[in-house]
Amino acid sequence: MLAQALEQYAASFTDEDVSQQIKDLSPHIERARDTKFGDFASNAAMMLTKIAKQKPRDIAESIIAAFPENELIQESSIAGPGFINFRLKPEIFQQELQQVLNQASQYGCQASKGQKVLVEYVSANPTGPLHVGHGRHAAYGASVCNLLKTAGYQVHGEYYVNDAGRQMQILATSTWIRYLALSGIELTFPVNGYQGDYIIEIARLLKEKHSDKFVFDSDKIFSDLPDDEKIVGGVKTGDKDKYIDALALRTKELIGEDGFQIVLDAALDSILSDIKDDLHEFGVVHDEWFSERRLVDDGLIKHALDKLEANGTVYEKDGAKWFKATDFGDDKDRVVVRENGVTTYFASDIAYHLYKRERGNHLLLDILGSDHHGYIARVKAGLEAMGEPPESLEVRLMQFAVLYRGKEKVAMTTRGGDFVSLRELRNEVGNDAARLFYVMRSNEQHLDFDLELAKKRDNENPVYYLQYAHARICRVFKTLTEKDYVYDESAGAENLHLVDSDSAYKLISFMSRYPEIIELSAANRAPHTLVQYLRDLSAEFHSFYNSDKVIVENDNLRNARLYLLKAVQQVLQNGFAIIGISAPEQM
RNA sequence: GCCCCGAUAGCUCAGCUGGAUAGAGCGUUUGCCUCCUAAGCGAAAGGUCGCAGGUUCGACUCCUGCUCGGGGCACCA
Repeated sequence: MLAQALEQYAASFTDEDVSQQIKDLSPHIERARDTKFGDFASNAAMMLTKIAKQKPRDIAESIIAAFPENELIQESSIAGPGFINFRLKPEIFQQELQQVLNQASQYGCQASKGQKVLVEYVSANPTGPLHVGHGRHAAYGASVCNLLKTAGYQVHGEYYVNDAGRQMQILATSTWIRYLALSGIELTFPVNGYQGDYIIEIARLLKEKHSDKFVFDSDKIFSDLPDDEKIVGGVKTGDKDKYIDALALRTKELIGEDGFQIVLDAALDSILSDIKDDLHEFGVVHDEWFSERRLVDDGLIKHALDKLEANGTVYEKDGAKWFKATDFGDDKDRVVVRENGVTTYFASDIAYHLYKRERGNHLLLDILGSDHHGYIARVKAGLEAMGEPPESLEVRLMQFAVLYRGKEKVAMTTRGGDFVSLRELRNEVGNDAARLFYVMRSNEQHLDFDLELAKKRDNENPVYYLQYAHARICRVFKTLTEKDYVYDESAGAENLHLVDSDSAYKLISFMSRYPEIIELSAANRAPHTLVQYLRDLSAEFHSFYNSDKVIVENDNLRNARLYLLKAVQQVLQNGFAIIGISAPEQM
């Protein structure tokens, strides 16, 4: 429409060059910033000032004059420096309202984009319970998955389980040491071991099941080991890494590979099932838990390395095999096979990402901690070297969540065992508040999570504002029944033209933006945009609620207003479902 | 040294990929319940958008250089 008007305007110039330039422009039509300007606005006139060498307001007038008659637009006007504002006919909004109720929970869903996206998120090492930092990943990842699904992508959420490698050795060793302590063996716990109480609990179960099967004298255990790290008078001695590795080796010698595996699996199974329960209770459900062991067992690492070698991107140096990452934009080359013949974590990583691609995913979306930013360049380099487009990997980095109790920073280290778990947080503030708090901020923003504040059950907590809007609507319908009225939906639909107050118009207009917000927020992987929208929608509703009484004598007006409330309720529910918070009927 | 993220109201943060008078919550001042839940609504005060240049009809937004904060730069995972 605007394009037609522009063409006519362009034709009014005798100079061919100028009119061609005008035709080439693609001006934006966007939502007006404020409803007092209209519903949509275009900056076309301002873009033309230079080419046409006229004042923007004059250009705007010419464009409007050239505007074709149509059934959508009520009126158009010029404002400010030269914006062309359009006001839609009210029927357009009434139709949108009917869309909401017809499509119900599907309202806002976009047509299939025919794209498969694999979203990997949380993927915390299974060496202990999830803490508040993981909670942010879980809430964000789950919301992004929901957003992408709604926006028409085929989404597969995945948790990568690091169940191979050194951390697992340390976990098994830590468990064994706790088991020994329960068996009356005197010892000091390794500095680099996992010190949390949950390990003691696992050790207790192990002891119940296997009794003294894995008990040995402390002489046998601790003789000839390197010194553990110690700080005496401010001077550090020993090496915690060497010590724990030696201790792990000793553990294997004594209890055997099989025994070691029993201990490891006991710890792993216990921790993993705890993590699964925790996430499940939090409403975060991964479609798949991908075990790192599969990369070895199914030959996926070998497959990836073969591909790299086949493309001539691997060389040997100092007895190790290196990938020429520098040829693909990384700042240094990366070891894939160590001098001792063991493949590196990086090798697993690219093998995993290659496998994700081979499963037919168009886009690999990784949600990682900001401390992982160094991996992006090298994994992309790996993908490219294996013949996959580097843009197929998109990484969203999550800035740290710092926990406060009032003004006091809470220390969080998995090793030390002094941390607040996700489960504790959920118990304190509730799932809804936790889910909302986590995604309220952009992922690129540091999150200060104040427990004291989040615990407060008053209006400082934004979750109540949103839920209250929903509960209020539910209450209206209850009151309606108490007053012996019956809601007539078709009467409501037919009389929507009666809902014409200023606040109703703003509410309806704002509500009709929902599909656009879904699209925008999915494109930016930004659930906080949706949260912001839901908050504003709630505000528009509360404002309407205060100015227009819904349950009135007039049947047609009452039904029409109820119709509007139904629609608002539906949009709130749809939005809440994406964020993962409940829609309570009363508060 | 190099790389990533941030800096916007007293506090915590948005700002829709360059547009109109830079917004919201909390806090402060204040008005509104004989009427569907006051966990609400209305009004007011509060700003050199970290600093300095540049591009543009137009910059919080893009570019360059600084300053300050957070994080990262392994034959660890």
